[in-house]
Amino acid sequence: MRKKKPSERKTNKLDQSLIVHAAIDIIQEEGIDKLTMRRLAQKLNIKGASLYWHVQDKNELLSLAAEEICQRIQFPDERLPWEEQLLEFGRRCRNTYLQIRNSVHVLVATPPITPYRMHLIHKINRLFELAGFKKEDVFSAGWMLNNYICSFILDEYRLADMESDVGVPDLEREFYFGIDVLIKGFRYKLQEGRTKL
Amino acid sequence: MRKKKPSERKTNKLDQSLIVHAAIDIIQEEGIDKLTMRRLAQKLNIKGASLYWHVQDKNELLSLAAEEICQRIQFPDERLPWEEQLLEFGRRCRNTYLQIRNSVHVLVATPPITPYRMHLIHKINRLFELAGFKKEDVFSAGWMLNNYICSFILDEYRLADMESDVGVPDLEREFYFGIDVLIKGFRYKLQEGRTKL
DNA sequence: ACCTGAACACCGTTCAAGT
DNA sequence: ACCTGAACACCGTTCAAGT
Repeated sequence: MRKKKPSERKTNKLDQSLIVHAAIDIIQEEGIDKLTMRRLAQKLNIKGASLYWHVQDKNELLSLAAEEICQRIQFPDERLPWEEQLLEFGRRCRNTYLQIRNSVHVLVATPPITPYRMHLIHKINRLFELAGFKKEDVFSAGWMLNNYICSFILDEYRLADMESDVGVPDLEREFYFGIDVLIKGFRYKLQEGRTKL
Repeated sequence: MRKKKPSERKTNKLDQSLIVHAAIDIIQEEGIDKLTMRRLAQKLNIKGASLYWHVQDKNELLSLAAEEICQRIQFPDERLPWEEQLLEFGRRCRNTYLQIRNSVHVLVATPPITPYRMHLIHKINRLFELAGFKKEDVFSAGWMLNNYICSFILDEYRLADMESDVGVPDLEREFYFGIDVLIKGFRYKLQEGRTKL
């Protein structure tokens, strides 16, 4: 995307937002493999090559989509105890990731360097800092949490497809089991750090 | 792959193993994106189309590679306490995943339905059963462990690339921090289950 | 039994040319 | 300012044809 003069920016923003939403729709309904520049253009009644006026390349498109998806995740009330914030954050992530089917595929395919995604990371880090984690562990803990949530939901997409097998577990229960394992593990680490002092 | 008479099997097995090893070499040295049927054929001094005599399609090739990779992971001594088995298992996974660079990309791209991979899953499940986990939690715990290890190593590949930033953390330490969080979280769940009885 | 050339139906991306 | 047709350099895969 070339830079725009302020006067152009509004319509352009609308165009980009339109494109991004169309892309998310395709991902949601047909899966990420089906999101091709030509298919997306078709949905917008233009030709594939035209997209490159609005967007630098497919990577930028995916990054915009990822940012859009994350913006639906509100960070919980920071006055709650950190355990409850974590639980609530997990719940909210899962909600939007399930609401926008296959959205996690977009997140793992793009680097978390867009504004709102970085904001969420910052909030999580602050949560662990305030909880009392050592500097080095703050990063690890946030990383673990994000990886747990994303990889769980990715598997949840797959398992939800094949409901044929009776052996499909209660995925909601499984999810919170894992969140709780993390919380209890983190709490242990916190106490371990304290008793050392 | 069509079925082979026993007399043919030996040479064929060798061919397939040759192909799979060449594929792993490409993944290791050039990344999984560079593994194309044509590039692989080139490395074997044949043409792309020829590969389809030895292998059904690219998916089968990746599954064979995944199985090959997993066979390098030995399950630890089962007489150790379950915490130590888990720690050792994590260490061994990380070793082979780092030794064969980008191997985790192969694992996450293929379903874990080949013999040795299922064997490893079975071993992990048995570990959690013997440790005293409830039936439903055995599955969740093994799942968490695998997802943690894989997503960590995937990020480790990326971070190890950009050593430019001084901010790259001590990845070995980070890894065992996470394993320990899981172990301590699991232990809590175990006690929780016991006190309820 | 094993390999090949040529083709098919796709990709992402570029770019001169249109309006 | 925005869109297009045509092309480029790729994919995975198939298949008749060679040896």
